[in-house]
Amino acid sequence: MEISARQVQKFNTRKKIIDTAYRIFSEKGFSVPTSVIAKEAGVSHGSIFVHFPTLNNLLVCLLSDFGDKMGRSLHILAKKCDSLEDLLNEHLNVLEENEAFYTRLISEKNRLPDEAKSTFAFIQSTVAFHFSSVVEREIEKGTVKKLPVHMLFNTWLGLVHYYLLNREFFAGFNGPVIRKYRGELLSTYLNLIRKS
Amino acid sequence: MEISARQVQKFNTRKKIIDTAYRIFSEKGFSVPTSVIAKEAGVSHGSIFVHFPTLNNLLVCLLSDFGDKMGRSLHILAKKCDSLEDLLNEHLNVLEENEAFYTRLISEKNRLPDEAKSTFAFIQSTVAFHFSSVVEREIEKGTVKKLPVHMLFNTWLGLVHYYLLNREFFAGFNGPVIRKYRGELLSTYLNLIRKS
Amino acid sequence: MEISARQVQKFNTRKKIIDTAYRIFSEKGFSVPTSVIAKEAGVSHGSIFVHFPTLNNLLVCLLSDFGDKMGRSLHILAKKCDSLEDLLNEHLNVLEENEAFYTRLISEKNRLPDEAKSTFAFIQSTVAFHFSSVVEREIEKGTVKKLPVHMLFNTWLGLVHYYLLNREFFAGFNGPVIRKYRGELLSTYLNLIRKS
Amino acid sequence: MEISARQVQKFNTRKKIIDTAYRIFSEKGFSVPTSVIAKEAGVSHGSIFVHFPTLNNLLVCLLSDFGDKMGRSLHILAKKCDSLEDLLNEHLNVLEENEAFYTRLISEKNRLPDEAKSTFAFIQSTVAFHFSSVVEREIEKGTVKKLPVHMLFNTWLGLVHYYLLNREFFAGFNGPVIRKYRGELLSTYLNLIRKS
DNA sequence: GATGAATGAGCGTTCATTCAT
DNA sequence: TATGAATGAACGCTCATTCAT
Repeated sequence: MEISARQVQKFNTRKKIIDTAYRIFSEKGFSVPTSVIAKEAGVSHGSIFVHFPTLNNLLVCLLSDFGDKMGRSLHILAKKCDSLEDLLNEHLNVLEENEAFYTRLISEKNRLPDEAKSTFAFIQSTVAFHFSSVVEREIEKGTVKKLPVHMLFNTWLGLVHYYLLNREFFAGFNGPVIRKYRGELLSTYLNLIRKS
Repeated sequence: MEISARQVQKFNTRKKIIDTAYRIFSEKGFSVPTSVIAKEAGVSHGSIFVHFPTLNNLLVCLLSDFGDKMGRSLHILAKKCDSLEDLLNEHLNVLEENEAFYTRLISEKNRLPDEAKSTFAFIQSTVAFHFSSVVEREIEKGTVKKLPVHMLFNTWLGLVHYYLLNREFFAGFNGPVIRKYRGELLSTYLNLIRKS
Repeated sequence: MEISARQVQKFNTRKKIIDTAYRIFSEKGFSVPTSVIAKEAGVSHGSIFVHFPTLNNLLVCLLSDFGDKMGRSLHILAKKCDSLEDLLNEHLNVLEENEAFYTRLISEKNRLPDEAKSTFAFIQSTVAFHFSSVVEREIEKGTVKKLPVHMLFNTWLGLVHYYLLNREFFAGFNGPVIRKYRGELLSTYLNLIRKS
Repeated sequence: MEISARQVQKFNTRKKIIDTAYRIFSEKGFSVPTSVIAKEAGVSHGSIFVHFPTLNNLLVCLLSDFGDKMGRSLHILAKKCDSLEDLLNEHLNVLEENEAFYTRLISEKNRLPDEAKSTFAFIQSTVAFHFSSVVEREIEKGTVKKLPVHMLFNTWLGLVHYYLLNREFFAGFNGPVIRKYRGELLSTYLNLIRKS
């Protein structure tokens, strides 16, 4: 069908834009001009606005896609995790795979459209959900200190985000942070929350 | 003296610009146009560039001032602190007093001139210095878990920054985060690092 | 083809800008603001920067075009010239056709980007080349005084430029200088360089 | 008298401004900001506008002073000149002493206020006057070709100006042109105008 | 649907000029 | 008279967005 062919083309163009934007934003942050995205994607500048009425809309879609992707990764990986250590390790795996973009997201969140925050919230709540169920079990078992679960979660996320946001302190300008500090992050955190 | 009167006037204008920039940047972030700063400060647009040759220079001066102010506060308050709890409380006091601007700083740090990063580093190293000396003592006394001091510090700062950077989750768009969560932050952190 | 239509339109806009810039710069010199060029050309201010990334680039393109045009004219006309008188006459023809812009070029050369100077040098060397070959022949024939060829050339160019640069002494503010003084310039110069 | 003291001060300030402007404009051309002139002169920016209501007025006064100075030099030197060669040599002496500023004047004349042109005209007419009386004598004596005197003059001035205006071709960016090419200029010109 | 030239509001910065001291 | 901080119009340039093709 002709219609289908068109739709395929449309889908491809849209995908090229999203993928390129993801890559460029990961590398240079969210203030890269749309014209640069278009050029890198190999599509016309106008095409961006055919698919996304405004730049904000592109961002929202991009973030939504990213949230879905992260969500899927987190759900899949979560199944395999029995212990908290496994879960945190898997969480770091997912972050490591998406480190550049995720770091931009938490770094420039305030400059992004409000809808971006729901993406962020969605990702965190997904993590939080799995985190909670595992941690609560461990608290019951007595292996983890009896503290409010959300505080344990915030501490973990705060620690990890601190490393991501200050990569230049830890890993040079563009180096991978998670890979380098995974062990230190995990052991410190586990040590802290465990009864000793 | 005439000279003095002029100097006072000049100083006042400079102060108006710095104070206004501090306020506006606190409220809206560092990408507010210079023309808005000027209008809010009640001076002409050109006046800004009489006092600060470039926007970058204004930012650097502003951040340097801010760093000095924070540094002074931290030094003064640190003297009074014997216990870690006191120290963290005082740290939160200083952050609370400067919450809006400090939050912008840690949030938009990567978009600021490189000199800004040294301001940030200076503030953190000041805190870290006092933190270390107190924590090491507590570790020796056996009241705090024996973990690398820098990791204990990063955990604390990560936790606090997490709350500041995600204020909208915790305290509505512009609400004060530190005041509201001071107790929870402190008790959680102290609980974690103490042997139980 | 669609592509062709677009390219024609683009070319036309570029041409409008170049032509208008050529005219305005001829009339008022090279420090006319880009906004004036745009308004006179009937395009938006931003359009100028779609076609020329910087003002300097516009100038360089304009001068390069002008140099090409002058170069072509000079080459074509030079072929027809056997005698020095013919050659100088043709040189004046070319200058007369481009008098206003050429005068601005020699007048404001030092304020233009360095690339502009190469345009100027290119034009002069083209003239010098033809001049030399003809003059050397005449020197051999004994009809022209035996003086260094480059000095004969500099004298000619100096004389012509003097009239162009001081048009207000000779021809009112915007009058054509070459047309009015062609005979006088030629006869004086030829008289000087010929043995008598 | 107090009034006298004030007048002396006033005169001194004015002189400092004129002298500095002369020096700076010689070095960098006429588009140097007034604030730079003031700083270099060691006076306040406002002082310039106490003595010269507008920048244009400063330029006019400066050029007028320069014209007077050149005029005096030319008159004094002219007295000593019997032969044309002497006269041209003295003309070059005067130009050499004022080469930098004179070159700026003939180079940027069109960007200067209209009154500047009268300065230029005055200087040239002074030279022309002495030139004419000497040349006419030589024509009568039969040592110089019988051509319109003003054309002989324009040829001379054209040649000299050509060298001054294209110094980068002849003498590197800031080198003295007259000193280097005096002999060549003189011998070429004299050779041309003399019967052979 | 895709194109990319055109748009124009807005940016940081400059600088001759003013004026209270 | 001298000062120099303050002014604001103007500049070159950017970039999200529009629209004729």
